[in-house]
Amino acid sequence: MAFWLFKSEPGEWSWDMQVAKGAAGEEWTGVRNYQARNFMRDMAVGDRGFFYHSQAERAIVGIVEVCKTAHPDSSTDDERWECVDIRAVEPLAHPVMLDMVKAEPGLADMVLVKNSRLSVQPVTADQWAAVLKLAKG
DNA sequence: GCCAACGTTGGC
DNA sequence: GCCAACGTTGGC
Repeated sequence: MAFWLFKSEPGEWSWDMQVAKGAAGEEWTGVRNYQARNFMRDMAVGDRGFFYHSQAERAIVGIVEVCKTAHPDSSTDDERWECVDIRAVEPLAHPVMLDMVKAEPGLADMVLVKNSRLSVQPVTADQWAAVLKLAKG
């Protein structure tokens, strides 16, 4: 099983909206970046991901699960763009702020830190565990 | 609100 | 195929 991170502006698509979709999940539409799309093509059902709120909030707030592999993005007719479906699994006990991630030496290589503009990114197993540790508060 | 980083586009 | 111009994202 692989780990990922999905970034969203809470004003566009928030964790609460994701939770409201329940176990059926929802398409992660709107990605218009080849790197991000390619990562979604690599995803398998059951892969886990962090749900990150960008902009004003800048925090990892929850855990999601891939529930459908990559398929055409229904928000566009442009067949270049694909997306997976994800469903909310559980919120983090304590949101992990970007500041905390940056302050953690073991997380210095996280894509979130190194390439802040990439909206769908891989997370290593070590990084996954380190973030969960921070989330315990 | 500003600006750095980065991706994309299009002229050559 | 290169690269300048431009648009977008997201942290600050």
